[in-house]
Amino acid sequence: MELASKYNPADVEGKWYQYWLDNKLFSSKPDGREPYTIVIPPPNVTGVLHMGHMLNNTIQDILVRRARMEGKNACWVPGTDHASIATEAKVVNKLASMGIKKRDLTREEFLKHAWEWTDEHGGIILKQLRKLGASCDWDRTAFTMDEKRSESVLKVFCDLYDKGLIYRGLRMVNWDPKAQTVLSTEEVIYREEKSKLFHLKYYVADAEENPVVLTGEEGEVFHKDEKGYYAIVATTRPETIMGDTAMCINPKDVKNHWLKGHKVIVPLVGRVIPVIEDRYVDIEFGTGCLKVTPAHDVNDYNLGKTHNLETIDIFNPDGTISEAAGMYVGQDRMDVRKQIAKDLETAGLMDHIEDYDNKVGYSERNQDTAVEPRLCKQWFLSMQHMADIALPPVLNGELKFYPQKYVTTYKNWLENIQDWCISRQLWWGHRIPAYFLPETAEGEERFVVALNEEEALKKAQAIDPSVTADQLTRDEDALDTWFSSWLWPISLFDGINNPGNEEINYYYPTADLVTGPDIIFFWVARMIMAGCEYQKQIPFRNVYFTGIVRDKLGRKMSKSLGNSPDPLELIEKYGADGVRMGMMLSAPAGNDILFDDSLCEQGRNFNNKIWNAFRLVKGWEVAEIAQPEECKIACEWFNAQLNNTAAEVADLFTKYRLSEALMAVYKLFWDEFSSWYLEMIKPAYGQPIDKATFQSTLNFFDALLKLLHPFMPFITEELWQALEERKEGESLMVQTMNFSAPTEADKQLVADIEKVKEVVVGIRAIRQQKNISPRENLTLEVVESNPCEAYNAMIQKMANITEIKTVTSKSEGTLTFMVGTTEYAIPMGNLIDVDAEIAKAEAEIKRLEGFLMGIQKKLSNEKFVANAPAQVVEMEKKKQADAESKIASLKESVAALKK
RNA sequence: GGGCGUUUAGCUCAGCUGGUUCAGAGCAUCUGCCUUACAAGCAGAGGGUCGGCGGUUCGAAUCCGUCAACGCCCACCA
Repeated sequence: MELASKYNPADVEGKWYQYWLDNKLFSSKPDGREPYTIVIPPPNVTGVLHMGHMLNNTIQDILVRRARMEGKNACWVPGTDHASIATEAKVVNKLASMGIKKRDLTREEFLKHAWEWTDEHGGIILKQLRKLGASCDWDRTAFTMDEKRSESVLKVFCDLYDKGLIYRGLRMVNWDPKAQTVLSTEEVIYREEKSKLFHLKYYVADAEENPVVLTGEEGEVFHKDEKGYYAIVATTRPETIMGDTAMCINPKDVKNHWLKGHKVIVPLVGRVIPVIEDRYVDIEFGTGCLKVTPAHDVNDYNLGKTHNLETIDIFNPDGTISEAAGMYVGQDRMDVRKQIAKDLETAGLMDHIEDYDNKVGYSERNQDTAVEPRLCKQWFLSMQHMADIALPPVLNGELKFYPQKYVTTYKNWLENIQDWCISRQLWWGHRIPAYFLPETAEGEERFVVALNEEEALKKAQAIDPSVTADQLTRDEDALDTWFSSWLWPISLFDGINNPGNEEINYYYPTADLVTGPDIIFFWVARMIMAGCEYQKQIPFRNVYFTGIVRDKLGRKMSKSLGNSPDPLELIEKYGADGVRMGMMLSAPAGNDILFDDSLCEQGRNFNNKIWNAFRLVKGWEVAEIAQPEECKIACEWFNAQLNNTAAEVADLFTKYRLSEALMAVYKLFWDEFSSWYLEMIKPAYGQPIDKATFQSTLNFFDALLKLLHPFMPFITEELWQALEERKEGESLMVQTMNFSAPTEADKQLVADIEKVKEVVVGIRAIRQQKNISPRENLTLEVVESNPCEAYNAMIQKMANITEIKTVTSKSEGTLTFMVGTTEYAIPMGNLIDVDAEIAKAEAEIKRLEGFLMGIQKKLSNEKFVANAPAQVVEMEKKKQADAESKIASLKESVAALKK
C-alpha cells in the first residue's frame, strides 16, 4: 500500500463533498424516524463567509452529523436573509459609484438593480459553506424574500393587524439619516464618546414688563450682565436650539426659582420661549436649566406633550437643517454644531464649554451614522402579548439556553418590552400590505390592510363605497428584516401558508438553534414569540449561544484591524477538517474564542496522526497465527476504553460541551489508540499480525472514525472508504454509532491497564534518566506481590523487559519506583549513582512524612473523626497506611544503598 | 445608574450539590531521540500558595461577605 506520509486534505475534500451530494446524503424527508432539525441563522444574502460564520456553522454541522449518526432523521435547512437595510445600502453605494442616485429611480427600477445585485452576489456564502463540509439539505435552500417566505410575512402582518396587535402611530423614533429610514430601538447602538457640553446664555425676555424678582433665598443663583438677566443652559447639541420651544426647570430647584413665570430668548435664534416647570429636570445636572426641543429628543417630546409645546422639526430626513429652522438651512447637522458654537461664541452667547463624556446612539448597520430621534408616523407591533407568551417556556426550562445565563437577559428584555417599530423607509424588503384611501375632507388618514389589491379594494369600499382601485395607494414602506426572520423556523416548512402540513408537523419544533448572543433580542426572542403565536409551540428546544471569534490578543475581528483571516485560505492551508478542529478546540458555549492559526495547525497535525495510524494498520501483513496473550488483553482493554469514552462523549454532547467532547475523542485516538493500543499489538518488524487482532483493530478504527466524523467529516470518510471494500453510495456519514454502555468489568479493566501504563512509564523514565536505549533488555523485580501479574506479557513488550520476577526483597544495585503501594525495581549493575539515589529517596521520604503528618493531624482531630462521613475517615486512614508503608520501603532502600 | 458574567500553570480552559493520596487537560516550554506509521513525530520532565482580604466548617478552588480588575447586556440624565 503506497500512501504518502502526510495527509493532503485538498486531494480528498472536494471529492467526498461531491459524493455526498451525488448520493443525496444530506437530504431529508419526513419518515418514521425521530426528526432532528436545525434551521440555519440565515446569513446576509450578499455577505461573505467570516470567522463567525465558520464557528457557527461548524457547530451546527457537528450537531447535525452527530444526530444523523445516532439514527435520527437529520435536516439542516440552509438559506439567506435579504437583510433589508444592509443590502439596500450596498445597492445604493454601487449605484452611486455608477453615478446613479436612488431618488432618481422609481421603486421598480431600484428593485431591478437590487435583484441583479442579489443574483450576482447572492448565495456565494452558501457555496463557501460547502467547503467547510456543511451537510445542509441544499434542495431546501430558502431566502427570506422568496415567494413562500414573502407570502408568509404578508399573511402574518395582516393577521396581526386583524388581531389589533399591529398599529400605526406617531411616535418619537430612531432615524438613520444615512439610510434615511427609521430603526427599531434594538438597532441603535450606544457608544461612549468624548464630546463637549456647551453652556449657552438664554436672556430673560420679559424683564421689562415682568421684572425679575430675586428673593435672596439661600441657594439662589442668577446671572446678570449689561444686557440683562440670563439663564445658562447646558447642551451637547447646540445645533438643535432652532427647535427649542421652551426652557424647563425643576419646580423644587431653589437656584432657579427666579426664572419662574418668565420667558427667555433662544440665543442667536431670537425666539421667545416660556420657562416651564417639570420635575423631570435633574437639579444637579449643569445649571438645572434644560432646553426643550420636542421634535428632537424623546424626553423633550414627552415634556412637549405634557406642557402643550410647539414642535419645530429642524431637520431634513438626510440630517441637514430644514427650512423650518430658519438658519443654516441645508447644512449638515454635524457641520452646524461646529459652526453654531463659533457663532454663539462670537455673539457672546456662549458662557463656556466643557469636556463631556456622552453616550451617542449609532445605527447598527451604518455604524458611523449617529441616529437622530425623530417624530414620525410608523407601523408598530404591540409586544406585550408576545412577551407574555414567549416568557414561560424559557423560564420553565421547556426551552433551554446554553449557557444558561442568557435566560436572565431574555427575561429582563421581555419584562421591559417595548413595541416593535416594524416599518422601514426602504424599498428592498417586504412591502407593507396597507393601502391608503384618499384622505377625508378633514385631512384624516384612512387605510386598510389586505393581502392583495383586490381585497384591499373590497375593504376600502366597505369604508367608503366611492373609492376606486386607482385611488388606493399602497404604503411605500417595507418591513424590518427581522419581521421575516422571526418566522424562519415556521416559514421554512411553509407552516404559515399551509398550516398543519406534513413537513411542519414533522420538523417543528426544531431541535437546536446555534447563534450569537448579539441577536438574542433581534431574532431568538422574536422567533419564540412567533412560534408560540403561530404554532402554539416553541420553535426549538435548545439554543446554543456561541461566543465571538476574536484574535489571539482578544480583539474583535474586523476589517479595519485586518486581523480576520480569510476562512477559505485557512481551509486551503489546513484543510476543512483542520480548521474545524482548530475552531472547536477552544469554543465552549458562550465563551469568546481567541482564534489563532496555530489552533488549525493542531487540527492539521491530528489529521496527520489519524492518517499515519491508518497507514500502519493497513500496512500489516495478516497471517493465520495464534493471537498473542498481550494482544488479546489489548483488544479487550481498548474495547472497554472505547465504550468508556463513547459514553463520556455522548454525555458531553447532551450538555453541548463540544470542545470537551472533541478533546475526549482526540485523546482517545492519539493517546489510547495510537500511543498505547497500537504499540501493544504492533508486530515485530517484518512479522505478520494475527487475524483476530487485526480484525479487532479494523473494528476499532471503524468505531473511532464514527466518533470523529462529526468533527472531521472529510478525512474520516476518506479512511472509512479505504478501510474495507465499500459499495457505491455507502458512506460513513450515514452509519449509526452503536457503542455499548461500559460495564463494571470494562471499568475495572481500564483501571488495571492504567496501572500497567504507570509501570511502563516508570521503566521508561528510568531508561531516560540513565540514558539506556529502549532497545536494551532489562529485567524487572516486583517487591512482594505483583498486582499486574496478568499483564506481565504486556509490560514486557511495552517496556522491553525480558523477565518480571516477584521477589521478597529486591536485589542490590537497583533503581526503584512506586506504582500505588507496589515497589518496582530494575537491577542496574554498576550503573547507579548511589549518592544520588539516596538523596532522591530521602527527599521522597521527607515529602511523604510531611504528607503523613497532615493526615495524622486530621485523624487526631476529634471533630474531624466525629463529623466527617465514615467513608472520608476511612480514606484518610488508608492514606495514612499507604504513606507509612511507602516510607518504610523507602527507608529500606536507603539502608540497602548505604551498605 | 441597574443587571449579569469572568478572574485556576506562559496561553486557552475543566474542576457538578465542599472531603477518592498536598489541584487537572490541551497547547506552549525543557531534556533525550531521525526507534522500520507519523519530526505535522516518539519518549520523558518541569510548571499553579486556585485575583486580594475576611467569614462559615473538622475540612473551601468549591459556600457566604467584601474589595479589586476585566468583559458583556440593559437604562430617556440634557
